[in-house]
Amino acid sequence: MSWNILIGGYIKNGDLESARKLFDEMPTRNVATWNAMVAGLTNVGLDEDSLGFFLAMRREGMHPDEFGLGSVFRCCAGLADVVSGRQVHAYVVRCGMDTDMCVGNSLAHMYMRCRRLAEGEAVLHALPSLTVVSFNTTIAGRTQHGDSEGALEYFSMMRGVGLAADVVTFVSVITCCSDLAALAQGQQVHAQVIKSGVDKVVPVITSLVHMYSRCGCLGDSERVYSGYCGSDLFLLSAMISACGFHGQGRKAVELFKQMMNGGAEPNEVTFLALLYACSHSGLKEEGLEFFELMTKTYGLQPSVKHYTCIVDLLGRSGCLDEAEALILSMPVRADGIIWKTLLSACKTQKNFDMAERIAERVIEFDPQDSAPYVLLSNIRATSKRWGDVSELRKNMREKSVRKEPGVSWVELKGQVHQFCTGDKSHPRQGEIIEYLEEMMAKIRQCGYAPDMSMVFHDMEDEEKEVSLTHHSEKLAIAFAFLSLPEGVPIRVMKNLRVCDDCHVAIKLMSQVTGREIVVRDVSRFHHFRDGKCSCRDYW
DNA sequence: ATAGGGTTAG
Repeated sequence: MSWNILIGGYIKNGDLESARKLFDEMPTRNVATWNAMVAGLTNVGLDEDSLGFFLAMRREGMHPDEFGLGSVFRCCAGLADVVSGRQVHAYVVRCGMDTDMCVGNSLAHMYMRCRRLAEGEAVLHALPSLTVVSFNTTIAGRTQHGDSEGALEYFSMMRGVGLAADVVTFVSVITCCSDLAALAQGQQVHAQVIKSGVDKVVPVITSLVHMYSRCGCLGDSERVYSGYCGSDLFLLSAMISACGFHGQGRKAVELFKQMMNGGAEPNEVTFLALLYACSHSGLKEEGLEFFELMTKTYGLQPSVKHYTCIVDLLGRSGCLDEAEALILSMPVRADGIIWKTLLSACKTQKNFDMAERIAERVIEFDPQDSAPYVLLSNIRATSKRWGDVSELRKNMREKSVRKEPGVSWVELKGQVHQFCTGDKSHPRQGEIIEYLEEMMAKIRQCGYAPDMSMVFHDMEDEEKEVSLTHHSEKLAIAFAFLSLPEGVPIRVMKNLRVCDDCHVAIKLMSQVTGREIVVRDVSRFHHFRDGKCSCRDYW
């Protein structure tokens, strides 16, 4: 019997060979022996081997019990292998173990990981009772499928039935708040975390660092981070990523160096966060050095995501040919995103010929993506090639490619106010437009000229100007100015990238009002203050 | 011996 424990110990220490050897040499293997192998392998992430052992166990006529079943569902979840998962589910039902809490919860988790949310929830509802774990499974499952609002509903349901949140609940709920950039909610949960006495738990701190960063409060991320004295790779990567997200590349580099001096081993994620921070802060040389460090010194294999960071870094620094050569020569397969990154760089660098060429590649990867069309339209409009602009639009119409609508939102007293471009539905619409028109007049005196190339649809210049004024981010900012007390920074979120014209306008708005304006883009934060932006026009 | 959670390009 102690052999089973020995097997578990070997696997835990990464000594798979000894574990296997022992397993093969044992005179008798009972269910617990098999369980130890299956559980041990999935615990160290070797899900395929784990599943293999489970299947071999069945072939030998062993009847897996609830312990082994829990593990095998975890490994199907890891592999996102719903086919095997369903087969084991059928077995579980046959032997009546589907009402076991642990089996049921891991089964539900497996379905959710395989994107079968409804099936997972059905399993949970069939259980004899709902526990914290069941709620946590649903909350995390919903967040991972982009339904953080639904996840938060489950969180309040959970409190409604009198169940107390535990560490896992907190981490999941804080992650929901990051997704929704719901600062007020996040702060409330942080307060509950402190009250429950789990504010020193590392995953909790990690999720808080991430949440504050995504909500635009880098200072709070740093405060939470500095409350922890040890060294943890997840936490450090989260903090580096937070710095990068806010254009604080130097800080990110400092953190990374401290970490290396402390002897910690960075992994792929750490490097991704670091490279991202470098590219978004214009730290070209550093970024390239870190890329080399990653591959040469640490022997890590860069993924297409790492290459995308480097392409971004080179592109933003004006080395477009080098960036293209890298995509063509890298050992991993290029995707549409990496070409799109190069395309954006062509636009920023005003290399219009190259942009036309690269756009074709992007369209090949995803013909329904409107981004390359919109970008080309802006570029052609900049050179006043109106005929080419309308041809492009015709092309889009024929392929029924639709431009994703811009949406911006502001949180006010815990309520979210949302604005679409050209939106006229807000109750304070009249005031908002009036405010914007006055503001536009003021910033014109500081040199603002509307950038008509940012208008996507064909219309008269005067109309174009109005249409620019009604961009969702401008509407949201105007509403915030009208609603927030003097001196409070304005925080706006947007689903797409901030438009070029809005970026110029917001800089000047921060100058003439003396107000700090923070805009969260689809990829980063822009802190506008005194006519400047933290992205240094480098986004 | 068994269940749920943290960082990740555009």
